[in-house]
Amino acid sequence: MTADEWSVLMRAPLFKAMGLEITRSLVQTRSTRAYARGERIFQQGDPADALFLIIEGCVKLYRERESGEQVVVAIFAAGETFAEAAMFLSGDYPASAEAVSPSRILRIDGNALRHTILQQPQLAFAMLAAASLHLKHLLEQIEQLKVQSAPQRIAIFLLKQVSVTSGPADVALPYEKALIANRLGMKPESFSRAFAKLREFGVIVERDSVHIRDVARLTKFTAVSNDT
Amino acid sequence: MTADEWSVLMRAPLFKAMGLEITRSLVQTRSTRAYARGERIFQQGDPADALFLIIEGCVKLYRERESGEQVVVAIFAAGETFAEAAMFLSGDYPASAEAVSPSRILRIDGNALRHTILQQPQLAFAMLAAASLHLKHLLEQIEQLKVQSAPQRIAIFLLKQVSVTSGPADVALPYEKALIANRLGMKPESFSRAFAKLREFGVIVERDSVHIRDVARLTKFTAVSNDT
DNA sequence: CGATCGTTTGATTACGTTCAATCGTTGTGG
DNA sequence: CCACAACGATTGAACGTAATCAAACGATCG
Repeated sequence: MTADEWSVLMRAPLFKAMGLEITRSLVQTRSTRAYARGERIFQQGDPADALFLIIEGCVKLYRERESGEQVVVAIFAAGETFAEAAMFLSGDYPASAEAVSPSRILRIDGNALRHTILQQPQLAFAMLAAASLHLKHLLEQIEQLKVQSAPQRIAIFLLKQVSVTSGPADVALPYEKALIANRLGMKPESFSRAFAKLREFGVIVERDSVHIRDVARLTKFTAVSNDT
Repeated sequence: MTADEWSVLMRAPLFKAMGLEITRSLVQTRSTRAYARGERIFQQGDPADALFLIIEGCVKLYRERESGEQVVVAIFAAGETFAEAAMFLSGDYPASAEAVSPSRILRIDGNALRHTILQQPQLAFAMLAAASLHLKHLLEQIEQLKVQSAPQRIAIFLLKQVSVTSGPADVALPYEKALIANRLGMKPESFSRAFAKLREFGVIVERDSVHIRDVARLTKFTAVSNDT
């Protein structure tokens, strides 16, 4: 692993909580692997025996239906860990993971991790915090699916990519629109139309870059029940 | 606590994993409390300092919107624990909890629990397993909201209450239909209509008891994309 | 007995899907 | 180098599902 990779690694909350020494003991030379765009990392139903950290690139987590349809549940970016908790249950991944862009991904072996937790129990707190954060995000997603319209969900997605709280902002869409659409629970056609509706709220789309005229105005739109 | 209460307690996976001794150390005489129907257990945004086990009754977990609207995210029954993971994150409950029926609920103090985990690290595995199970359920719920129709979601809900895999079955609806509707992400009116549509698949509703003519047939209905 | 609450039913509207065609960009092979 | 496929994105028209507004129904409780 390069120094750059290590710096990404140690910025992740889970490994920061572990400390440098423990992290080093869990990370072997052959721990990181490159994945091509579209390559699968694990499949729903596989025995869950590891957790992952994205060094570079991004990963979609999705459920596979019998029909072959994919339902995207989360999209993770560089610096984020995923699949932390699955290994502690029955032992099967409840979803599949696939690289959305060319990625470098670190794999932490489950057995080694469990062993380390027994020796360093405070590590369990970091694991539980990570799981708790994912729970919170899923709660938010469920809330959005249940009560927010398609344009509102898009607005929320955009605002999450923005750091400022008011005034203008520019956002670069991080991946294909069809993927974002799936993640937000709508068809690509609906996504396109819903996005167009945001024009009246000062959102200008051009290619994969989005300009928001006033972040505060868009934020306000996400809160109203009657979107007009 | 009565012997009955102890037996419920020790059947819960989390406490079974703890063992009798540790459980006893965490459970004080004044640990259980009765809640009236509609009484709140904790509120979204409150400092998360405890986890709960339902000895008797049931509890809804919901997000509160600024508008005052409630979005039900999960409903727990007797024997189940909830809010295990929240205390390990920032420290605020990401949702509110309220007793749906008169309930007896056991409260486990967060600080005591954290202390115990440090002494008995294998307890962390049980906590992580509990969190993992909730994660899985939320994933399933998201999938359902995204790709299943209202009648299908109702069918799935009914089938979860049933033990047999084929043939006829009877289900007693465990709480108000409006609550189930909210949990499934629809309005009470839509719930009523969607339920009526299930008649053609051998589902007969009468008051709060439901008769399923053939469980296998209804299961098949939940899998199809074109519901006819 | 009348009030209230939960549920159902009816009519209408709004939203997102579906199917289909088009457009623009990218990339490839002749 | 250009032509043409291939893909992602957009647009259009028709459809279906669930939401909304409103009323009626039935059971329960005071």
